[in-house]
Amino acid sequence: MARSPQKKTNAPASGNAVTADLVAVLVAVTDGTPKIMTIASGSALPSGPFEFTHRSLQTALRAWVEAQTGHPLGYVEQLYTFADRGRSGDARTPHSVSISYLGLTREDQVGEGFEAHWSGWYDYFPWEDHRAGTPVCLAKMIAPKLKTWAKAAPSPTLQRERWQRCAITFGLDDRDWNEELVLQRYELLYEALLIPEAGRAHDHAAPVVPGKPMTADHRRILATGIARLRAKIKYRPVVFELMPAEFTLLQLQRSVEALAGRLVHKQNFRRLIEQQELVEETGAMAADTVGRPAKLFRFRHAVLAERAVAGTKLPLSRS
Amino acid sequence: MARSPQKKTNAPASGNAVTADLVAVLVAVTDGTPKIMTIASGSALPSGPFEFTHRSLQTALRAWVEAQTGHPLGYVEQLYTFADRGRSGDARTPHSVSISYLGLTREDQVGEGFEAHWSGWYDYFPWEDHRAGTPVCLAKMIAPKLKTWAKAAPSPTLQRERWQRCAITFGLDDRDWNEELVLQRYELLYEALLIPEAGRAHDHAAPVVPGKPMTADHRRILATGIARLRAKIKYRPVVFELMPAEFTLLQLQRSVEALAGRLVHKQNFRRLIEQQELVEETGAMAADTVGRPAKLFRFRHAVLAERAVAGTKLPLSRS
DNA sequence: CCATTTATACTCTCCTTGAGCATAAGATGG
DNA sequence: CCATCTTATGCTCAAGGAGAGTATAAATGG
Repeated sequence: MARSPQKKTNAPASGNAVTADLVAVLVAVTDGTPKIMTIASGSALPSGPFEFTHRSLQTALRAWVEAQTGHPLGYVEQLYTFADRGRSGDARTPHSVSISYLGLTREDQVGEGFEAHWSGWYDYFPWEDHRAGTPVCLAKMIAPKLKTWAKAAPSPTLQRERWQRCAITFGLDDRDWNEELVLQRYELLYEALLIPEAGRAHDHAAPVVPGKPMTADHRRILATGIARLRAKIKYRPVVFELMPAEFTLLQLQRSVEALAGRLVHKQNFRRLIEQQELVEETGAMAADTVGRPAKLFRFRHAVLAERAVAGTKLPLSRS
Repeated sequence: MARSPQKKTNAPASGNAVTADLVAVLVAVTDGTPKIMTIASGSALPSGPFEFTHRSLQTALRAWVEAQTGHPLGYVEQLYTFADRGRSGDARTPHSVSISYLGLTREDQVGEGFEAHWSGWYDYFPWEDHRAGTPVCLAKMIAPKLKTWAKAAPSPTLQRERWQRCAITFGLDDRDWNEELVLQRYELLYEALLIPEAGRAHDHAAPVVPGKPMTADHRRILATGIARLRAKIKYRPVVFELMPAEFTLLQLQRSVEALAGRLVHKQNFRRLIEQQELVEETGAMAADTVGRPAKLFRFRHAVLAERAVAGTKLPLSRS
């Protein structure tokens, strides 16, 4: 059975050579739409080989993205490393480890002459946007198909368990919608064969759910990134990486809502932001607006030094 | 400048071949002491090459650990992927990507005939245990040395910034201790050259802080694991993976305290556990105890199915 | 002037959380 | 049997935070 692990560590077997590449989930928010950088007509996330000319993965990703966009990348965070066998489909291609990263920027910082585009992330996950209430596709298409799938389980117990999982992750049967379960929802749809990426090699010509598919497991990686970001904005002031230098509180709120996929209570949102001293007034007012003009604010970069865990706990609620 | 990324993805360059291995932070808690599995006399974490005979990294790790310990691994979670150049020191060794995992088990499940041991994790991070108040080594050794380091900064502004960072991450100057900043603290000590792993190629024969060092960046990986676990126990019922089938509420509390490195209010702890219906009485009472005998409880595995995010929010306080 | 839209200031209530008090149920030593 | 020690367990209380609503202010286009 087990060999001594340390021996292997000091002298790596030649059999475990792989290729390593980076996959990036680059996020921007423009006019209340969260976007991600894509290539190949929106069917893939930008990715490239990891070059060991860099000191670390983080540096490699930054260098690569900055070369593409011509602008520094604000916030970078490692997401997950995928290494499932047969990722590429062909068993004979060299095995590859994909290290995925989440990066936050702004759309206007894209360089020229690249084939990269910004695509709205809800194009890939239409069921994730609950800002205007529960999306129709969820109630009309997804829920019924999940129900069918649940009923297809071999035993009544399993049927109940399947449906319970569906109801919890998708907020069905009067349960609350939990916006952080992006990955779980994707994986459930995958398991139920309602996603093109899952392959339709099954009899019942699997009817597929709305949402644009992606190459390989890129949509899974995107789901991981969205989930992470939705969790993060609640306890770290990362939203500001996506904002222009000056903004109104409503713009800030709209960005948060765009990411979270749900609306927040306006007054409570302001209270939270202000009492945490995350922003300061610039003195100027927003121009070209409807209604009463709003004060412009800027992010207080100082808070990052002042506090270890500056919370931007969002008051997430319904309507 | 930038080449098209997708081209590379489809035809990986031969230049980015690396070796991939897994590093595991396997945690158990015995008698109020959090332990980690180590090899090489406690100077390294167990690690081994990733074998592509497995479907995924997760499966590979499970198989490998289960072969070692002879018992199933309860909870497994990916931690971080490290790929810094020169990790192994020698620039000519093949570049390696280390994918680290956190796994939870129990000590009594270790198999026989292996060179693995369980070591107390506070042997590596003595300053992280605040259960009996602020550890002496923090006030007596670490704080003064950090102060010296801060003062060594070139400008007064930088000196102040350095010290502010130190004070925040270590809870100095009457700030609160934040038990989750394990990694930040390790990295700060590393930066201040107070850690043997940082190399002492500096003039002022760097006086080193207490705590057992480890090979390569294993102590950094361990710090990552501890930080992640300390964060996780607050919102997910993962502590139970470390408990025997039946336990008293005090035993459960001691385990949580062991991991968090701080004490919790007993009555509030019980209130939280019970109102969340995480446990149920077995009917039996604990035997061989001092004081009034306590009821035995078992974890309600059903909650994992009932709730998506079962919170075990710990009431973490002082004393 | 009015309706409309957005900004901003307060208020109110419920729930959570930190913290303490009080009592119960065992063991042990005199 | 009693005093004391130790742990278990029940209950109360106050402060703060979060969700939600009311009211008023400042702009715009008819």
